[in-house]
Amino acid sequence: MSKGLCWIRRDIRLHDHAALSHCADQNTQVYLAFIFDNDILDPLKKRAPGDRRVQFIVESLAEIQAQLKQYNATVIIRYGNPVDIIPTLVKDFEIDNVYFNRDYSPYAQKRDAAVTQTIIDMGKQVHTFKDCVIFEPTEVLNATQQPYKVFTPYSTAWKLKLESLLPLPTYPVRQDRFAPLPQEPHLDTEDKLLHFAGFTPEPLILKGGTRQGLKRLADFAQKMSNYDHDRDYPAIDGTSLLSVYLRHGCISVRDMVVTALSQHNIGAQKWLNELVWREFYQVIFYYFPQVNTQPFQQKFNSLVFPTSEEYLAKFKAGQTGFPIIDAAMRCLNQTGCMHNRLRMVTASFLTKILLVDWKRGERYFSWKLLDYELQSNNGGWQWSAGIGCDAAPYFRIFNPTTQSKTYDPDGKFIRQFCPELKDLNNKDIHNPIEANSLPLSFQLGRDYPFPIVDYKINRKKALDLYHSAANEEKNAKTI
DNA sequence: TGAAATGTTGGGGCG
DNA sequence: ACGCCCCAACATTTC
Repeated sequence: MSKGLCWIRRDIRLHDHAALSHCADQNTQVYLAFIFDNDILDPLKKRAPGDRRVQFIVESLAEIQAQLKQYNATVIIRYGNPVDIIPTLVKDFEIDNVYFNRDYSPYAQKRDAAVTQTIIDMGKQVHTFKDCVIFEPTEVLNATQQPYKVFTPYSTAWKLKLESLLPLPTYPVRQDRFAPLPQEPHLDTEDKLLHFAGFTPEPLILKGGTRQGLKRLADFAQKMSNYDHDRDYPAIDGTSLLSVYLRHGCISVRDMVVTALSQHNIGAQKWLNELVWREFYQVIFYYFPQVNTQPFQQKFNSLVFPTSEEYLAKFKAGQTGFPIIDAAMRCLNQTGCMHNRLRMVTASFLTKILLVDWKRGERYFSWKLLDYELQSNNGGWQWSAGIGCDAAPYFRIFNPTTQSKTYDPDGKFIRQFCPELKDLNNKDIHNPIEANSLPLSFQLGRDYPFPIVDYKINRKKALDLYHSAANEEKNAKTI
Protein backbone atom coordinates (compact mmCIF):
# COMPACT_ATOMS: atom_id res chain seq x y z
CA MET A 1 0.00 0.00 0.00
CA SER A 2 1.50 3.33 -1.10
CA LYS A 3 0.56 6.83 -0.07
CA GLY A 4 -0.50 9.48 -2.54
CA LEU A 5 -0.87 13.17 -1.93
CA CYS A 6 -3.43 14.91 -4.11
CA TRP A 7 -2.82 18.64 -4.09
CA ILE A 8 -6.06 20.50 -4.72
CA ARG A 9 -5.82 24.00 -6.14
CA ARG A 10 -8.36 25.25 -8.62
CA ASP A 11 -10.26 21.97 -8.61
CA ILE A 12 -12.14 21.96 -5.32
CA ARG A 13 -14.35 18.92 -5.79
CA LEU A 14 -14.39 15.21 -5.17
CA HIS A 15 -15.94 14.03 -8.44
CA ASP A 16 -14.70 13.85 -12.05
CA HIS A 17 -11.23 14.87 -10.95
CA ALA A 18 -8.29 13.64 -13.02
CA ALA A 19 -5.54 13.87 -10.40
CA LEU A 20 -7.68 12.53 -7.60
CA SER A 21 -9.07 9.74 -9.76
CA HIS A 22 -5.57 8.57 -10.64
CA CYS A 23 -4.34 8.98 -7.09
CA ALA A 24 -7.18 6.95 -5.60
CA ASP A 25 -6.36 3.59 -7.11
CA GLN A 26 -6.79 0.44 -5.13
CA ASN A 27 -3.23 0.31 -3.84
CA THR A 28 -3.03 3.89 -2.71
CA GLN A 29 -4.13 5.72 0.36
CA VAL A 30 -5.16 9.24 -0.54
CA TYR A 31 -4.12 12.36 1.34
CA LEU A 32 -5.73 15.56 0.18
CA ALA A 33 -4.10 18.96 0.63
CA PHE A 34 -5.13 22.52 -0.02
CA ILE A 35 -2.79 25.45 0.50
CA PHE A 36 -3.77 29.05 0.95
CA ASP A 37 -0.89 30.40 -1.12
CA ASN A 38 0.67 33.33 0.73
CA ASP A 39 2.09 34.78 -2.47
CA ILE A 40 -1.47 35.26 -3.68
CA LEU A 41 -3.30 35.87 -0.43
CA ASP A 42 -0.99 38.16 1.54
CA PRO A 43 -1.31 41.14 -0.83
CA LEU A 44 -4.97 40.40 -1.25
CA LYS A 45 -5.54 40.37 2.49
CA LYS A 46 -3.93 43.77 2.84
CA ARG A 47 -6.12 45.27 0.17
CA ALA A 48 -9.41 43.52 0.85
CA PRO A 49 -9.72 41.35 3.94
CA GLY A 50 -13.35 40.87 3.00
CA ASP A 51 -12.49 39.40 -0.40
CA ARG A 52 -15.46 37.41 -1.61
CA ARG A 53 -13.35 34.92 -3.50
CA VAL A 54 -11.87 33.63 -0.29
CA GLN A 55 -15.41 33.26 0.98
CA PHE A 56 -16.29 31.26 -2.11
CA ILE A 57 -13.23 29.04 -1.75
CA VAL A 58 -13.96 28.51 1.92
CA GLU A 59 -17.55 27.50 1.23
CA SER A 60 -16.36 25.07 -1.40
CA LEU A 61 -13.76 23.60 0.94
CA ALA A 62 -16.22 23.30 3.79
CA GLU A 63 -18.49 21.26 1.58
CA ILE A 64 -15.87 18.67 0.77
CA GLN A 65 -14.74 18.63 4.40
CA ALA A 66 -18.30 17.66 5.33
CA GLN A 67 -18.24 14.91 2.71
CA LEU A 68 -14.93 13.57 3.95
CA LYS A 69 -16.10 13.41 7.53
CA GLN A 70 -17.85 10.09 6.96
CA TYR A 71 -14.45 8.54 6.21
CA ASN A 72 -12.86 10.22 9.20
CA ALA A 73 -10.77 11.96 6.56
CA THR A 74 -10.03 15.62 5.94
CA VAL A 75 -8.36 17.95 3.55
CA ILE A 76 -5.03 18.95 5.05
CA ILE A 77 -5.11 22.72 4.99
CA ARG A 78 -2.08 24.97 5.25
CA TYR A 79 -1.19 28.61 4.72
CA GLY A 80 2.12 29.48 3.13
CA ASN A 81 4.38 28.76 0.21
CA PRO A 82 3.59 25.50 -1.61
CA VAL A 83 7.26 25.08 -2.49
CA ASP A 84 7.92 24.64 1.24
CA ILE A 85 4.68 23.06 2.31
CA ILE A 86 4.28 20.25 -0.21
CA PRO A 87 7.72 18.74 0.59
CA THR A 88 6.95 19.07 4.29
CA LEU A 89 3.70 17.17 3.86
CA VAL A 90 5.46 14.53 1.79
CA LYS A 91 7.91 14.04 4.62
CA ASP A 92 5.45 14.22 7.52
CA PHE A 93 2.93 11.83 5.98
CA GLU A 94 5.52 9.60 4.30
CA ILE A 95 4.03 10.22 0.87
CA ASP A 96 5.31 8.23 -2.13
CA ASN A 97 3.62 10.05 -5.00
CA VAL A 98 2.27 13.56 -5.49
CA TYR A 99 -0.65 14.21 -7.84
CA PHE A 100 -2.08 17.45 -9.14
CA ASN A 101 -3.91 18.90 -12.12
CA ARG A 102 -2.01 21.19 -14.44
CA ASP A 103 -2.57 24.95 -14.45
CA TYR A 104 -1.31 27.02 -17.38
CA SER A 105 -0.89 30.52 -15.97
CA PRO A 106 2.71 31.75 -15.77
CA TYR A 107 2.68 31.94 -11.98
CA ALA A 108 1.27 28.45 -11.60
CA GLN A 109 3.68 26.96 -14.10
CA LYS A 110 6.65 28.43 -12.28
CA ARG A 111 5.36 27.39 -8.88
CA ASP A 112 4.51 23.87 -10.01
CA ALA A 113 7.90 23.43 -11.66
CA ALA A 114 9.59 24.45 -8.40
CA VAL A 115 7.43 22.12 -6.32
CA THR A 116 8.01 19.27 -8.75
CA GLN A 117 11.76 19.72 -8.60
CA THR A 118 11.85 19.58 -4.81
CA ILE A 119 9.74 16.42 -4.78
CA ILE A 120 11.91 14.73 -7.38
CA ASP A 121 14.98 15.73 -5.37
CA MET A 122 13.45 13.85 -2.45
CA GLY A 123 13.33 10.75 -4.62
CA LYS A 124 9.54 10.82 -4.91
CA GLN A 125 7.34 11.05 -7.97
CA VAL A 126 5.05 13.75 -9.27
CA HIS A 127 2.10 12.99 -11.55
CA THR A 128 0.27 15.83 -13.26
CA PHE A 129 -2.91 15.75 -15.33
CA LYS A 130 -5.00 17.67 -17.76
CA ASP A 131 -8.21 18.48 -15.97
CA CYS A 132 -9.33 22.09 -16.05
CA VAL A 133 -9.56 22.32 -19.84
CA ILE A 134 -10.79 20.12 -22.65
CA PHE A 135 -7.63 20.88 -24.62
CA GLU A 136 -4.37 22.19 -23.28
CA PRO A 137 -2.67 25.10 -25.07
CA THR A 138 -0.28 22.77 -26.89
CA GLU A 139 -3.03 20.46 -28.13
CA VAL A 140 -4.86 22.62 -30.66
CA LEU A 141 -2.43 24.01 -33.23
CA ASN A 142 -2.74 24.97 -36.87
CA ALA A 143 -1.28 23.09 -39.83
CA THR A 144 2.18 24.55 -39.19
CA GLN A 145 2.09 23.60 -35.51
CA GLN A 146 1.62 27.22 -34.51
CA PRO A 147 -1.02 28.49 -32.11
CA TYR A 148 -4.12 29.96 -33.70
CA LYS A 149 -4.36 33.71 -33.37
CA VAL A 150 -7.90 34.07 -34.60
CA PHE A 151 -10.81 32.71 -32.66
CA THR A 152 -12.97 31.28 -35.43
CA PRO A 153 -10.41 28.89 -36.94
CA TYR A 154 -9.34 27.94 -33.42
CA SER A 155 -12.88 27.09 -32.43
CA THR A 156 -13.40 25.10 -35.62
CA ALA A 157 -10.30 23.04 -34.90
CA TRP A 158 -11.24 22.74 -31.23
CA LYS A 159 -14.70 21.42 -32.04
CA LEU A 160 -13.39 19.01 -34.63
CA LYS A 161 -10.92 17.65 -32.11
CA LEU A 162 -13.69 17.41 -29.56
CA GLU A 163 -15.65 15.12 -31.91
CA SER A 164 -12.73 12.72 -31.98
CA LEU A 165 -12.56 12.78 -28.20
CA LEU A 166 -16.17 11.83 -27.58
CA PRO A 167 -17.41 10.42 -25.36
CA LEU A 168 -15.53 12.70 -23.00
CA PRO A 169 -13.35 10.94 -20.47
CA THR A 170 -14.66 10.87 -16.93
CA TYR A 171 -12.51 10.63 -13.85
CA PRO A 172 -14.48 8.86 -11.16
CA VAL A 173 -13.09 8.99 -7.65
CA ARG A 174 -13.07 5.92 -5.42
CA GLN A 175 -14.50 7.03 -2.14
CA ASP A 176 -12.88 4.27 -0.08
CA ARG A 177 -9.27 5.38 -0.41
CA PHE A 178 -9.18 8.47 1.78
CA ALA A 179 -6.66 8.20 4.58
CA PRO A 180 -8.24 8.72 8.01
CA LEU A 181 -6.65 11.72 9.66
CA PRO A 182 -8.16 12.05 13.12
CA GLN A 183 -5.08 13.86 14.43
CA GLU A 184 -5.20 16.60 11.78
CA PRO A 185 -6.83 19.83 13.04
CA HIS A 186 -10.27 19.82 11.50
CA LEU A 187 -10.73 23.03 9.58
CA ASP A 188 -14.13 21.84 8.60
CA THR A 189 -16.44 24.83 8.85
CA GLU A 190 -16.56 28.10 6.98
CA ASP A 191 -15.88 30.06 10.16
CA LYS A 192 -12.83 28.03 11.09
CA LEU A 193 -11.49 28.19 7.56
CA LEU A 194 -11.96 31.95 7.29
CA HIS A 195 -10.33 32.50 10.63
CA PHE A 196 -7.45 30.28 9.58
CA ALA A 197 -7.00 32.12 6.30
CA GLY A 198 -7.30 35.45 8.08
CA PHE A 199 -10.14 36.92 6.07
CA THR A 200 -13.38 38.55 7.14
CA PRO A 201 -16.18 37.46 4.88
CA GLU A 202 -18.41 39.48 2.62
CA PRO A 203 -21.79 38.07 1.76
CA LEU A 204 -22.03 36.12 -1.46
CA ILE A 205 -24.81 35.98 -4.00
CA LEU A 206 -23.45 32.73 -5.34
CA LYS A 207 -22.87 30.06 -2.74
CA GLY A 208 -19.70 28.07 -3.25
CA GLY A 209 -19.44 24.33 -3.66
CA THR A 210 -20.20 21.44 -5.96
CA ARG A 211 -23.79 21.01 -4.89
CA GLN A 212 -24.66 24.59 -5.87
CA GLY A 213 -22.60 24.36 -9.03
CA LEU A 214 -24.30 21.22 -10.27
CA LYS A 215 -27.70 22.61 -9.32
CA ARG A 216 -27.01 25.76 -11.33
CA LEU A 217 -25.84 23.67 -14.24
CA ALA A 218 -29.05 21.66 -14.17
CA ASP A 219 -31.14 24.83 -13.89
CA PHE A 220 -29.27 26.44 -16.74
CA ALA A 221 -29.81 23.41 -18.98
CA GLN A 222 -33.54 24.21 -18.81
CA LYS A 223 -33.06 27.62 -20.40
CA MET A 224 -29.91 27.01 -22.41
CA SER A 225 -31.84 27.02 -25.71
CA ASN A 226 -32.61 30.71 -25.16
CA TYR A 227 -29.03 31.58 -24.26
CA ASP A 228 -28.14 33.07 -27.65
CA HIS A 229 -30.80 35.73 -27.17
CA ASP A 230 -31.23 36.09 -23.43
CA ARG A 231 -27.55 36.38 -22.58
CA ASP A 232 -27.45 39.92 -23.96
CA TYR A 233 -29.93 41.38 -21.48
CA PRO A 234 -28.54 42.09 -18.00
CA ALA A 235 -32.01 42.26 -16.51
CA ILE A 236 -32.83 38.77 -17.77
CA ASP A 237 -31.44 35.78 -15.90
CA GLY A 238 -30.20 34.33 -19.16
CA THR A 239 -26.57 33.48 -18.44
CA SER A 240 -25.36 30.40 -16.63
CA LEU A 241 -23.53 32.16 -13.78
CA LEU A 242 -21.27 29.13 -13.76
CA SER A 243 -17.93 30.82 -14.42
CA VAL A 244 -17.05 31.05 -10.74
CA TYR A 245 -17.82 27.35 -10.22
CA LEU A 246 -15.65 26.52 -13.19
CA ARG A 247 -12.92 28.84 -11.96
CA HIS A 248 -12.54 27.04 -8.67
CA GLY A 249 -13.40 23.64 -10.05
CA CYS A 250 -16.53 23.02 -8.01
CA ILE A 251 -17.74 21.49 -11.24
CA SER A 252 -15.55 20.17 -14.04
CA VAL A 253 -15.32 21.64 -17.52
CA ARG A 254 -16.46 18.22 -18.71
CA ASP A 255 -19.65 18.54 -16.65
CA MET A 256 -20.32 21.70 -18.61
CA VAL A 257 -19.40 20.46 -22.06
CA VAL A 258 -21.55 17.37 -21.65
CA THR A 259 -24.48 19.66 -20.85
CA ALA A 260 -23.74 21.88 -23.85
CA LEU A 261 -23.61 18.84 -26.15
CA SER A 262 -26.84 17.43 -24.74
CA GLN A 263 -28.87 19.91 -26.78
CA HIS A 264 -28.82 20.76 -30.45
CA ASN A 265 -29.81 24.39 -30.64
CA ILE A 266 -28.19 27.74 -31.21
CA GLY A 267 -28.24 28.57 -27.51
CA ALA A 268 -26.23 25.48 -26.61
CA GLN A 269 -23.77 26.17 -29.42
CA LYS A 270 -23.24 29.77 -28.35
CA TRP A 271 -22.70 28.70 -24.79
CA LEU A 272 -20.15 26.09 -25.81
CA ASN A 273 -18.41 28.86 -27.73
CA GLU A 274 -17.86 30.75 -24.49
CA LEU A 275 -16.02 27.74 -23.10
CA VAL A 276 -13.90 27.73 -26.25
CA TRP A 277 -13.11 31.43 -25.78
CA ARG A 278 -11.81 30.57 -22.34
CA GLU A 279 -9.40 28.00 -23.75
CA PHE A 280 -8.49 30.29 -26.66
CA TYR A 281 -7.29 32.97 -24.26
CA GLN A 282 -5.32 30.35 -22.34
CA VAL A 283 -3.57 29.48 -25.59
CA ILE A 284 -2.76 33.12 -26.30
CA PHE A 285 -1.42 33.72 -22.82
CA TYR A 286 0.59 30.51 -22.88
CA TYR A 287 2.37 31.29 -26.14
CA PHE A 288 2.44 35.08 -25.79
CA PRO A 289 2.89 35.74 -22.07
CA GLN A 290 3.93 39.31 -22.83
CA VAL A 291 0.22 40.15 -23.25
CA ASN A 292 0.21 40.36 -19.47
CA THR A 293 1.65 43.84 -19.77
CA GLN A 294 1.64 44.70 -23.49
CA PRO A 295 -0.86 44.84 -26.32
CA PHE A 296 -0.97 41.67 -28.39
CA GLN A 297 -0.91 43.92 -31.46
CA GLN A 298 2.54 45.44 -31.37
CA LYS A 299 1.48 48.43 -33.39
CA PHE A 300 -0.21 49.69 -30.25
CA ASN A 301 2.90 49.51 -28.09
CA SER A 302 3.29 53.25 -28.47
CA LEU A 303 -0.30 53.95 -27.45
CA VAL A 304 -0.29 55.98 -24.24
CA PHE A 305 -3.59 56.56 -22.49
CA PRO A 306 -3.87 59.92 -20.72
CA THR A 307 -5.42 58.07 -17.72
CA SER A 308 -7.14 60.59 -15.49
CA GLU A 309 -7.09 59.26 -11.92
CA GLU A 310 -10.27 61.19 -11.27
CA TYR A 311 -12.13 59.48 -14.11
CA LEU A 312 -10.81 56.12 -13.01
CA ALA A 313 -12.00 56.70 -9.45
CA LYS A 314 -15.45 57.71 -10.65
CA PHE A 315 -15.59 54.74 -12.96
CA LYS A 316 -14.75 52.37 -10.12
CA ALA A 317 -17.31 53.96 -7.86
CA GLY A 318 -20.07 53.97 -10.45
CA GLN A 319 -20.30 57.76 -10.51
CA THR A 320 -19.66 58.62 -14.15
CA GLY A 321 -23.08 60.04 -14.95
CA PHE A 322 -23.67 57.33 -17.56
CA PRO A 323 -26.38 55.17 -15.98
CA ILE A 324 -25.63 51.83 -17.60
CA ILE A 325 -21.94 52.18 -16.74
CA ASP A 326 -22.64 53.18 -13.17
CA ALA A 327 -25.17 50.41 -12.66
CA ALA A 328 -22.71 47.86 -14.02
CA MET A 329 -19.85 49.04 -11.81
CA ARG A 330 -21.99 49.20 -8.68
CA CYS A 331 -23.20 45.69 -9.46
CA LEU A 332 -19.58 44.54 -9.68
CA ASN A 333 -18.75 46.25 -6.39
CA GLN A 334 -21.76 44.88 -4.58
CA THR A 335 -21.85 41.34 -5.91
CA GLY A 336 -18.48 40.47 -7.47
CA CYS A 337 -20.35 39.61 -10.65
CA MET A 338 -20.77 41.42 -13.92
CA HIS A 339 -22.84 40.45 -16.91
CA ASN A 340 -20.84 39.62 -20.02
CA ARG A 341 -22.30 42.41 -22.16
CA LEU A 342 -21.66 44.93 -19.43
CA ARG A 343 -18.05 43.83 -19.20
CA MET A 344 -17.70 44.80 -22.86
CA VAL A 345 -19.62 48.05 -22.50
CA THR A 346 -17.73 49.20 -19.39
CA ALA A 347 -14.33 48.17 -20.75
CA SER A 348 -14.97 49.97 -24.01
CA PHE A 349 -16.10 53.02 -22.04
CA LEU A 350 -13.09 53.14 -19.71
CA THR A 351 -10.53 52.75 -22.47
CA LYS A 352 -12.16 54.54 -25.39
CA ILE A 353 -14.26 57.24 -23.74
CA LEU A 354 -12.47 57.94 -20.47
CA LEU A 355 -9.13 57.20 -22.15
CA VAL A 356 -7.84 55.34 -19.11
CA ASP A 357 -5.18 52.67 -19.59
CA TRP A 358 -6.81 49.27 -20.10
CA LYS A 359 -4.45 47.70 -17.56
CA ARG A 360 -6.02 49.80 -14.80
CA GLY A 361 -9.45 48.46 -15.65
CA GLU A 362 -8.11 44.94 -15.97
CA ARG A 363 -6.52 45.23 -12.55
CA TYR A 364 -9.67 46.54 -10.93
CA PHE A 365 -11.72 43.71 -12.39
CA SER A 366 -9.08 41.26 -11.19
CA TRP A 367 -9.71 42.41 -7.65
CA LYS A 368 -13.46 42.45 -7.83
CA LEU A 369 -14.59 39.60 -10.03
CA LEU A 370 -15.55 36.42 -8.24
CA ASP A 371 -14.83 34.48 -11.41
CA TYR A 372 -11.55 36.26 -12.09
CA GLU A 373 -9.25 34.24 -14.27
CA LEU A 374 -6.02 35.83 -15.52
CA GLN A 375 -6.17 34.78 -19.15
CA SER A 376 -9.87 35.43 -19.69
CA ASN A 377 -9.78 38.80 -17.98
CA ASN A 378 -6.70 39.89 -19.88
CA GLY A 379 -8.10 38.62 -23.16
CA GLY A 380 -11.39 40.33 -22.58
CA TRP A 381 -9.81 43.67 -21.75
CA GLN A 382 -7.45 43.55 -24.68
CA TRP A 383 -10.37 42.62 -26.90
CA SER A 384 -12.40 45.57 -25.65
CA ALA A 385 -9.50 47.98 -25.85
CA GLY A 386 -9.03 46.92 -29.46
CA ILE A 387 -5.39 46.00 -29.01
CA GLY A 388 -5.72 42.27 -28.45
CA CYS A 389 -5.58 39.17 -30.50
CA ASP A 390 -8.63 38.87 -32.77
CA ALA A 391 -9.93 41.91 -30.93
CA ALA A 392 -12.67 44.32 -31.74
CA PRO A 393 -11.13 46.94 -34.06
CA TYR A 394 -10.15 50.09 -32.21
CA PHE A 395 -12.79 52.14 -33.97
CA ARG A 396 -15.57 49.92 -32.69
CA ILE A 397 -16.70 52.05 -29.79
CA PHE A 398 -19.77 51.17 -27.79
CA ASN A 399 -22.14 54.04 -27.24
CA PRO A 400 -23.28 53.44 -23.64
CA THR A 401 -26.61 55.13 -24.23
CA THR A 402 -27.37 53.11 -27.34
CA GLN A 403 -26.28 49.89 -25.66
CA SER A 404 -28.45 50.76 -22.68
CA LYS A 405 -31.52 51.43 -24.82
CA THR A 406 -31.00 48.23 -26.76
CA TYR A 407 -30.14 45.80 -23.98
CA ASP A 408 -31.88 47.31 -20.97
CA PRO A 409 -34.84 48.83 -22.80
CA ASP A 410 -37.05 49.36 -19.77
CA GLY A 411 -34.18 50.38 -17.49
CA LYS A 412 -34.78 47.48 -15.15
CA PHE A 413 -31.11 46.78 -14.56
CA ILE A 414 -30.27 50.46 -14.13
CA ARG A 415 -33.04 50.89 -11.57
CA GLN A 416 -31.76 47.93 -9.58
CA PHE A 417 -28.31 49.42 -9.04
CA CYS A 418 -28.95 53.15 -9.45
CA PRO A 419 -32.06 53.55 -7.32
CA GLU A 420 -31.77 57.34 -7.48
CA LEU A 421 -32.85 57.02 -11.13
CA LYS A 422 -35.80 54.78 -10.51
CA ASP A 423 -38.45 57.42 -11.19
CA LEU A 424 -37.10 58.46 -14.58
CA ASN A 425 -39.13 57.19 -17.51
CA ASN A 426 -37.95 54.34 -19.71
CA LYS A 427 -36.63 56.69 -22.36
CA ASP A 428 -34.86 59.25 -20.20
CA ILE A 429 -33.27 56.84 -17.75
CA HIS A 430 -30.58 55.92 -20.27
CA ASN A 431 -29.22 59.45 -20.57
CA PRO A 432 -30.72 61.88 -18.04
CA ILE A 433 -28.90 64.92 -19.43
CA GLU A 434 -30.95 64.71 -22.60
CA ALA A 435 -34.20 64.01 -20.79
CA ASN A 436 -37.35 65.67 -22.00
CA SER A 437 -38.99 65.72 -18.61
CA LEU A 438 -37.36 64.76 -15.34
CA PRO A 439 -39.38 64.02 -12.20
CA LEU A 440 -39.86 67.15 -10.07
CA SER A 441 -38.11 65.51 -7.14
CA PHE A 442 -35.06 64.71 -9.26
CA GLN A 443 -32.25 67.12 -9.92
CA LEU A 444 -29.31 66.24 -12.10
CA GLY A 445 -26.05 67.17 -10.42
CA ARG A 446 -27.62 66.76 -7.00
CA ASP A 447 -29.25 63.32 -7.08
CA TYR A 448 -27.13 61.85 -9.83
CA PRO A 449 -23.90 63.15 -11.41
CA PHE A 450 -23.70 65.01 -14.69
CA PRO A 451 -21.77 62.97 -17.28
CA ILE A 452 -18.10 63.39 -16.39
CA VAL A 453 -17.12 63.63 -20.07
CA ASP A 454 -18.74 64.55 -23.36
CA TYR A 455 -19.25 61.28 -25.18
CA LYS A 456 -18.93 62.67 -28.70
CA ILE A 457 -15.83 64.72 -28.02
CA ASN A 458 -14.03 61.91 -26.23
CA ARG A 459 -14.98 59.36 -28.84
CA LYS A 460 -13.19 61.57 -31.35
CA LYS A 461 -10.20 61.93 -29.02
CA ALA A 462 -9.94 58.16 -28.72
CA LEU A 463 -10.07 57.68 -32.47
CA ASP A 464 -7.30 60.24 -32.94
CA LEU A 465 -5.20 58.64 -30.21
CA TYR A 466 -5.52 55.12 -31.58
CA HIS A 467 -5.12 56.29 -35.13
CA SER A 468 -1.87 58.11 -34.50
CA ALA A 469 -0.48 55.25 -32.40
CA ALA A 470 -1.22 52.77 -35.16
CA ASN A 471 0.31 55.07 -37.78
CA GLU A 472 3.35 56.02 -35.75
CA GLU A 473 4.31 52.37 -35.80
CA LYS A 474 3.69 52.12 -39.52
CA ASN A 475 5.81 55.20 -40.21
CA ALA A 476 8.59 53.92 -37.98
CA LYS A 477 8.66 50.72 -40.00
CA THR A 478 8.92 52.41 -43.40
CA ILE A 479 11.84 54.51 -42.15
C1' DT B 1 -20.31 40.45 -29.73
C1' DG B 2 -20.78 49.07 -33.20
C1' DA B 3 -21.78 53.50 -34.35
C1' DA B 4 -21.46 57.57 -37.05
C1' DA B 5 -21.00 59.56 -41.42
C1' DT B 6 -22.11 59.45 -45.94
C1' DG B 7 -24.59 57.81 -50.00
C1' DT B 8 -28.82 56.21 -52.38
C1' DT B 9 -33.57 55.67 -53.18
C1' DG B 10 -38.25 56.57 -53.58
C1' DG B 11 -42.69 58.57 -52.16
C1' DG B 12 -45.14 62.76 -51.51
C1' DG B 13 -45.79 67.77 -51.49
C1' DC B 14 -45.81 71.44 -54.40
C1' DG B 15 -45.24 74.84 -58.06
C1' DA C 1 -48.59 65.53 -65.95
C1' DC C 2 -44.05 66.80 -64.83
C1' DG C 3 -39.87 68.17 -62.55
C1' DC C 4 -38.00 69.54 -58.40
C1' DC C 5 -37.14 69.34 -53.63
C1' DC C 6 -37.38 67.34 -49.13
C1' DC C 7 -36.47 63.85 -46.18
C1' DA C 8 -37.23 59.46 -44.16
C1' DA C 9 -35.65 54.86 -44.74
C1' DC C 10 -32.38 52.00 -45.97
C1' DA C 11 -27.58 50.78 -47.64
C1' DT C 12 -22.75 51.52 -47.72
C1' DT C 13 -18.56 53.33 -46.14
C1' DT C 14 -15.70 54.98 -42.70
C1' DC C 15 -13.89 55.37 -38.23
